[in-house]
Amino acid sequence: MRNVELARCFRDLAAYLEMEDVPFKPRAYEKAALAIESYDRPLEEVYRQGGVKALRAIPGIGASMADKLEELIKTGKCALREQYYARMPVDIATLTAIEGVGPKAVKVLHEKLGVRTVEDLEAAARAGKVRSLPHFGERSEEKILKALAFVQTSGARQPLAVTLPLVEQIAGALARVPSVEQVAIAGSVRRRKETIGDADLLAVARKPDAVMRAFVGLPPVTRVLGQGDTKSSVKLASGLQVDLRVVPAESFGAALCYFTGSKAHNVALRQLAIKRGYKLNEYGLFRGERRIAGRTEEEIYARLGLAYIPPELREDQGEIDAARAGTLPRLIEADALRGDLQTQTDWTDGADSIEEMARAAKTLGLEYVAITDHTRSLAMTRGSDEAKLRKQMLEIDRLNARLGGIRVLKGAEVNINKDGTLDIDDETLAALDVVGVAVHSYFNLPRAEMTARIIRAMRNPHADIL
DNA sequence: GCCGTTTTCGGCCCGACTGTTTTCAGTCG
Ligand SMILES: Nc1nc2c(ncn2[C@H]2C[C@H](O)[C@@H](COP(=O)(O)OP(=O)(O)OP(=O)(O)O)O2)c(=O)[nH]1
Ligand SMILES: [Mg+2]
Ligand SMILES: [Mg+2]
Repeated sequence: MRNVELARCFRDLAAYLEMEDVPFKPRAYEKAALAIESYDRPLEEVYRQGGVKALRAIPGIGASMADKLEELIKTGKCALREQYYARMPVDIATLTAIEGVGPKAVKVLHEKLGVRTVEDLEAAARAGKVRSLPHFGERSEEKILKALAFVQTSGARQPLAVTLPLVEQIAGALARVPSVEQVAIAGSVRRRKETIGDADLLAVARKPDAVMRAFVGLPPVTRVLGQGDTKSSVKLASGLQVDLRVVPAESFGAALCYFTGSKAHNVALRQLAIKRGYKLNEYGLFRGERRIAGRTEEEIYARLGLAYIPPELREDQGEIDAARAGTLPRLIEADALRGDLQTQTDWTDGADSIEEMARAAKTLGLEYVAITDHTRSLAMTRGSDEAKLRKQMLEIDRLNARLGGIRVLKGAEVNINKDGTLDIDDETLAALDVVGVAVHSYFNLPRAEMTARIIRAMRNPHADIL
């Protein structure tokens, strides 16, 4: 059973327990579900190698849950979940995935109307049967119907690269709204997660209500999920949900910390604050009534006795202990990049000259840049042959003599022929500083032939990079 | 149900928005 399926079972249990108003256990199962989902190894494998004991070692998993995981892995079933399902046979995961529908709503819908699936719910709402239920009304029935229409368009997480440009555009539009002093991207986008559920934006503004009006009126907004003075949520035409919080400047750091998350990181930070006699929320770090930090994230972490934790690490995976002990890892930042070993110029299919590329690399703060134009069998790029490469090497020598602060390396992106030989002779390759080799043709060779081809290319003593 | 450099028992993050509610529960961030 895959981790997502194990997590799903625990989520179901959390929802069932929530229905019954069981205290604390729902949180425990939800926390465990999250831990399982984001665990970097299949739990089946963990169990195979270390048994129940190894499962128990995962934070958030104790004796009871480890036993349930063992049961799930061995039998594919969980007796407790089956028991709950027998009592209330509902598609709890899909139903609670509907915006605004939680365990308590599912309970009423099932008990009073026999709703088991999303289709049942849609039929009941259309028939106007939902409005007369206890704790429901005309408006909530309407809300459910609207949310149902969006079940298809939302849901799936999107790659960061897809979401980031959209988010930056919205953030830019917000920054131009009058009275807005500051806009920040928060949430999983700021933590640079690989996939993004929704976008979270933070703003500092003197007139929050005007900002909220502008926000919900932005062109790409197709639906307003909620709108208040400090928090609003919308959906864009693309299906992306965007949440906006507006806070005063003295709370900016605390709010950025809160809204950046992750949730697990927030809970752990807040627990630490309690232990130190403080209270932490999105408005600041408080001792009694007095705010002792809040304007910047740095002062929040400092007053909690922690080193500043970069957003990318805020997942409650040990970073708080490391920050306390001063043993946080140094992240690889953009400025750690020393050089670029693959570039093309106007000698082949690139747009700029060698000198322009060198100057651009220098501006980027690089120490070196390799010029690696394509080689002859890529005819459409006017790929280099030996003579052209020799000529280019001379030009690079002259350029290096002239330019300071950047070293231009002589290179090539050499074609791997069908048989694994290279399309530039060894003598010329030997004169280059860096040789990349790449397949640009015959992409569909049988696996064995392709492998032999690549290995032969790599065996060329001048090949540095595949 | 989980957890622990102050605890193996007694705590468990904190607040915004909505709708139905007569004072707050449910859902969500
Ligand atoms: N303290 C606290 N903060 C929360 C809670 N839920 C969410 N947050 C904070 C931390 C989250 O990173 C932030 C944004 O919430 P989201 O639901 O958008 O989560 P996030 O962006 O981390 O992931 P996503 O990619 O949207 O699924 O709000 C909570 O229950 N308690
Ligand atoms: Mg988000
Ligand atoms: Mg969000």
